[in-house]
Amino acid sequence: MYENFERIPPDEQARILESCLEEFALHGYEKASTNAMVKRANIPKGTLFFYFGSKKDLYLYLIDRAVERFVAFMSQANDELPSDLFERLLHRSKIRFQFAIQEPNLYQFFYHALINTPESIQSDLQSRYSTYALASRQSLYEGLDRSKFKDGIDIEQAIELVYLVLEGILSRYAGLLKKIQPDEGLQLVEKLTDECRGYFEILKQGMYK
Amino acid sequence: MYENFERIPPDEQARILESCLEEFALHGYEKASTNAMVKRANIPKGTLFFYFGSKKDLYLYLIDRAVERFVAFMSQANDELPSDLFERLLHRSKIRFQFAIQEPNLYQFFYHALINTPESIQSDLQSRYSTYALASRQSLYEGLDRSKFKDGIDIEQAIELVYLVLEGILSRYAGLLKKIQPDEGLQLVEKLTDECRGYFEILKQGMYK
DNA sequence: ATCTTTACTGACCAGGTGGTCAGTAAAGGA
DNA sequence: TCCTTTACTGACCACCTGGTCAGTAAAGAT
Repeated sequence: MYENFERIPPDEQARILESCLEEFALHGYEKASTNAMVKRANIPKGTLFFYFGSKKDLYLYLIDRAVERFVAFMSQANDELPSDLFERLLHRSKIRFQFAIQEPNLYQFFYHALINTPESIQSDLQSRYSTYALASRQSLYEGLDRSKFKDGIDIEQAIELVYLVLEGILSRYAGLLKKIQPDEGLQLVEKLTDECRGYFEILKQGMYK
Repeated sequence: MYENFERIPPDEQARILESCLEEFALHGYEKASTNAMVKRANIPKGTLFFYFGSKKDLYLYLIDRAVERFVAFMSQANDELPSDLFERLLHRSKIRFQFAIQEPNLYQFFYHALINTPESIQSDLQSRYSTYALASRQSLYEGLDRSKFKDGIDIEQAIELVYLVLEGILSRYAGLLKKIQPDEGLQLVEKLTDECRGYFEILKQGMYK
């Protein structure tokens, strides 16, 4: 499928992929222009389609590469697995925040992929994400200290609630992440983590004995 | 600005507005096609621009009309204002769910307006929403029973947390709302409300004495 | 030196976009 | 009856889209 592309020098590959990623990250799948991509990458129009066949296949290729990089980055989170649910989620969220700040293009790319994507490629995305999403969930439950929870609490529901809050925070800061200066990055990670901690403190009191 | 349009018979106005609203609701601002609108409404292309001037001005006109209808619908929520934060939010959310189900086009239209809108009209939207959003917030604080909260709790932060959860639930069901059958509507309202109640129960225990 | 294969190119295509404006037809005035 | 004004129309415009494919130039084979 992509053998024409994979035959060219790796640094050339990287340059082209970066250009396309930027364009997709900036505008989402549909509004991203292949014309703009070839201009960014400084390659002829025909070459892009010679390498990737179609806009859709280019996009899916980028998704695969991006998921690889995201998974690799997030694997840090598995080095240290606190047994407390909130510690665990806080640890993981912090790494996710770092990813969003260190790799804004990649993060924006994912963000658009999840919310601004046409139905025609939703199913392709699903199959690409689902394995990772499942693994992520499972690693959350593994070795979790369930003894701290109140007796009446449905732990799955509780975790769902925490996820809801986390997603909300991230989407609330999505706009800000775009315009962040590199030197403000660490500060923002701390700010986000603190905000989570604040909310978690309330949630903890609702869920723990 | 819109005097050409407002001179024509009201039922004709309504038909045209409905057609345009549908198209915007289905595809969002940018992907919505003025060609599709005139086809839907069965009017000539020139007429649409004779009435509204440009796609953007048509959109802003629709926004204004839609906000009117939304505010009118939500005003029900002010008839009964429980002093308990969670009762109040639950009551309001239920009405909002009803709105989303009874007026799916309008709801989708808003949904797209808030997340899928180009920067070039973000500021126009801001000015249109902000007054309403502020009023909505204020009515939430008015006459609220603050005595139930734990002493250490920052009430603003607590409310922020509840909003985060509410938004999350609504966005999680946004996809489902599109495909709902009219006779399943009430059922879904109950389901959503129950889900909120479940989460609220946990939050309550975290926030209340 | 000639032929063949491969990698690549960019002018071109059909189809879509928001928007325009000379022209028309009907209503109102003199 | 003629003239003006008003409301409206649709063919047309420039521009943009993803995608194609005949042609080219260089490398390799004989």
